[in-house]
Amino acid sequence: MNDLLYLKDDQIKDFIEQIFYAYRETYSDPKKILKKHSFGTAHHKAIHLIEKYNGLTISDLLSKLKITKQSLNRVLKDLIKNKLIILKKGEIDSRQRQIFLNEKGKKLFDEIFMEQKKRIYTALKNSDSDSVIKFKNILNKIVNE
Amino acid sequence: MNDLLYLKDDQIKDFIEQIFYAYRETYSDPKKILKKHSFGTAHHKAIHLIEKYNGLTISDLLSKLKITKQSLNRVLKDLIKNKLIILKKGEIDSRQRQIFLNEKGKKLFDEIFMEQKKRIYTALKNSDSDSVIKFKNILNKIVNE
DNA sequence: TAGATATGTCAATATAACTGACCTAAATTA
DNA sequence: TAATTTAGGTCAGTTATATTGACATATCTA
Repeated sequence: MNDLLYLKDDQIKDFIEQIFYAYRETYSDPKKILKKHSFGTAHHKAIHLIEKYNGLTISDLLSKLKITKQSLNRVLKDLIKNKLIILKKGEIDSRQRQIFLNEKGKKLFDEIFMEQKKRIYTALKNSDSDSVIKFKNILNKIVNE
Repeated sequence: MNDLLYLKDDQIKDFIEQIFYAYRETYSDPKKILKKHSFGTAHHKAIHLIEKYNGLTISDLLSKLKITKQSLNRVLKDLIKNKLIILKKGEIDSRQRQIFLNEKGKKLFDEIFMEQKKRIYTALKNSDSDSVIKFKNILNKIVNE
């Protein structure tokens, strides 16, 4: 199993630990901004994905977040109530709802992202593009099994 | 801000999304095993760190987990009740408690880790050592601001 | 000895998830 | 067209993990 000398259990343990810290810190940075609007990380993740995948459906969002529709519903209700997002009937399939950030939502996203991107930007800006590509590739491999 | 062509906002958004997925998937893999013992991810993280930093103190663990002592206490009580860990008075400072996995704890750790390491191992085994080093470096930079 | 530190504990609350049940509207299929 | 499936919404109760605040004890340090 450990024929790859650079892949010992201790190093894998370290990656597991560091992935936890990286996630936690990345999503902690904008918590003050979120709190100011009475939102939490669940709202943040929804806003992030709605911005990134403009017009995605409820089921798209569910499969990205991997939470139940009841959980997502609470979050989306809050965002609708605060006029950050709107739901439109699906153009092809009108059972579906497509989700969009409105202007207020885009502003909040920008505010959150400005804060959150600092950590990633700082970590990457002094790295060569080859490192960034390799980082991205391994991260993708971890996500996709 | 975007003078580095390979560091556009869209790519940073992607990293933010992928770090979330990487964390979630990495810590989801052993959930069945944990559930079998009526534990959750909070217990898992504690076991992981206690194994990795054998003999660490309560305050060491608190600063790694960044939770309150009341939260940690619930977790440690469960682990003690199930005879997975023992606390010993600190050798130098007897106000401190040093935490150790006992044999049962080590067995559970192994079971969890066996499951959790698969994803990381599979992702890294086909990468050259240079990629792994670069991945590690950027991950560390993200964690350490 | 006085104060600071490390840990433990009680109680109440918040956040974000879960399960299970049931509903409507719209699309698909027999 | 009628039956079934799919997409989404909602009610209710529960669980996991965290929080704040208060207070207690033992031990170390000045």
